[in-house]
Amino acid sequence: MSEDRRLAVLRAIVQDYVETSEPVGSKALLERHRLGVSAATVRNDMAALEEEGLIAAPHTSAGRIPTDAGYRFFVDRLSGVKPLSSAEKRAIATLLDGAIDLDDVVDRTVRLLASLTRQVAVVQYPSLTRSSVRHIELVPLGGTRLLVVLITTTGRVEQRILETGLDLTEETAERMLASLRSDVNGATVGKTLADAAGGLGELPTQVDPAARGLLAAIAAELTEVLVEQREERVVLAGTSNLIRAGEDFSTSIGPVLEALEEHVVLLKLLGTVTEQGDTVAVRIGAENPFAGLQSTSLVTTGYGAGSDLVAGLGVVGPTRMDYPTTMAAVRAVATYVSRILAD
Amino acid sequence: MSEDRRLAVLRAIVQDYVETSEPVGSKALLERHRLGVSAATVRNDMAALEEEGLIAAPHTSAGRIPTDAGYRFFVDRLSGVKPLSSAEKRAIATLLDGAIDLDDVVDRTVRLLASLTRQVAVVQYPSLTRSSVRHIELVPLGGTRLLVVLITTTGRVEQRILETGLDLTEETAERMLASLRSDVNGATVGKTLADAAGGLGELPTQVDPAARGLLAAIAAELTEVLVEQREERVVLAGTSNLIRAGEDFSTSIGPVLEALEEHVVLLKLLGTVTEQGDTVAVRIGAENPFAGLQSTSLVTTGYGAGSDLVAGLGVVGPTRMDYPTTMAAVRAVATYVSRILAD
DNA sequence: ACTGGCACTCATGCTTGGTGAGTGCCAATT
DNA sequence: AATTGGCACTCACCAAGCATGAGTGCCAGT
Repeated sequence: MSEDRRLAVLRAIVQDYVETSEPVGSKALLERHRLGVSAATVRNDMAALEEEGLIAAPHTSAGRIPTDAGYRFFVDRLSGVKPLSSAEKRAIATLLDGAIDLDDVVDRTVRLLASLTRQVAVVQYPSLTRSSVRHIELVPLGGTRLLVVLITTTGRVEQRILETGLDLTEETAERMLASLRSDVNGATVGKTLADAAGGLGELPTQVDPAARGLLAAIAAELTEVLVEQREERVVLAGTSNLIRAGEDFSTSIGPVLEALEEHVVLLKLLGTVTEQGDTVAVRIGAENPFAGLQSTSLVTTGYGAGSDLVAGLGVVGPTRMDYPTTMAAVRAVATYVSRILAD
Repeated sequence: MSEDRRLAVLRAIVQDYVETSEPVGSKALLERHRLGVSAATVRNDMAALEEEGLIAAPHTSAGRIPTDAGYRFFVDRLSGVKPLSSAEKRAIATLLDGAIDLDDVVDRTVRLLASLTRQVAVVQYPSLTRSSVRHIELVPLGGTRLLVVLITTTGRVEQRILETGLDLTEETAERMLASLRSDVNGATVGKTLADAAGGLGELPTQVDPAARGLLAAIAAELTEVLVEQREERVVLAGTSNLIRAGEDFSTSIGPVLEALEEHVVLLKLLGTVTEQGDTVAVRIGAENPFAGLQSTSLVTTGYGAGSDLVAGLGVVGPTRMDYPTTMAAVRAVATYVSRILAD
């Protein structure tokens, strides 16, 4: 029994099932692929593949469909890289080139990815953790409140309103703010956010004692923003594509939609991927740790300006998915948007 | 034939149909409502109501269901205000009180509204148009680029990066920026955004000629932000509630999901409502101008700090909806979130 | 190791007939 | 004139029965 042919059969099953969304039988396989053997032989191969847990039959005397393990094998060993058409490449380039600011880039990216893959696209805003401080601005708001604005190298702006308890309209307060402004910037600009938080922790002992209380409060507030990175956001598009693929989910699509609303979950999924280089990661079905997404597959990768990967992006769809095409699209979009972000 | 009883029948039909989601017949009606008449009489009334276009039968010999016009009549004339339970009120208050900044307020609000109504909630970020300028900050970004930060009275921060073409690290540039900073703020702070844009238009003639070109560029950029209000954002929650109500939509829920992704459309729908005071507006089925939403109903209202209404919020669900409860929830949430925003 | 043949399984789709909720209409009653 | 009981009729819904055919597993032959 030829090992090679058995894998060819697996590949053929995956391809046909993805295309037709119907269990594929031995005869149908022969019509669409030149395997050079008879139906009976294919049946033997199928029985072996089923034994190995790579395919399964929904019921007696129906065709076979790939299992999660089957898709995994296909993705790892059987699928080549499918290049994008040049029309698609051009569409990506022109669409993203028209973006006018960071929000727009993210918005266009997520819509592009959704329409390209015809699935649900997820794009994480460039994350704070790997970016660094470009500037920190302190703006008195009229009363006793102070607006702290943090600007990162990725162009992201975070703001925070701080109750100081001091009357900031007084002249002494203005002078104090001016010196604070330069001190804080001196201690943070250019550092990664984590380092900057550390740098702020050492500042209080070096400055005018009169401003110490205020500075401590600002430092605490900044540290919170820097370390907590609570502000991470994700954007979705193409949710309606779930409907089209509705019957592919073993369960209803309700739980899937619910899971997609839990942005924290999505962030976690996108977060792990940014740590492992620029490869495209695929999570298939039950490989996924989150209950609502166990009948879906995720195709994700990292993106960002320069060599630093600062965020993740990807799509989620049914396990019955055209992995080569989807992976190519995800990779291409990530590459282009990274280029755009690098200015 | 008693006009009053006929309307009582309509009310009963709406209530029963909303509860059971099944066409209601004359006999079933009698079992659940004390109308004091016989089934035959109810049938006559039903025939009359059908004649008037307020109810319809999905097919011969099934019960009746309300038409859009029937719901409209019910909302306008037959439904009392249903007060929230005190437990619900407390839940609203405690949840929203815990919010730490504007993003968090919006996020909590939309989730709250979704879980309260068990429908899709839509919350618009406080809009720029009706708020006014609190502060404008100019921050050089190291090279020739300048970051313009706009802070509004509603606590919103808008940023914009500007290519000046000048080397901003030079000392003369720094002085120029300082004077620009005070000029721009002097011309805009406290004004509504529209007025501020106008004020900026007049500035260029009053300042140091050397800075004129730069100021013009800044003014143009600001004007664009102020007037275009392109940045308006909406946030959704509870999309999975659409599934539960899936069969209520004449069409599939696909088009509905698509429409919900068109944030521009949602903004338009929320926008018109902010102009007509703090009443709760209801759009029923085909009353809605947008194709994808013609089998849904929208319940919306305005909210915002103080007497100015600065944004809209609401829910979208099937026309078969518990209007009194939903309207009460929308109104209550709007009231509370407005109170929170007023600080 | 592969192939052809064959009996068997079982989901799917169609038809059929029965059931019951619900209607419309009419003549009788108040 | 409004209301009511009665009655024939309609039609969606369900369950059962039946045919179909795709697909399988297995075995004996090459």
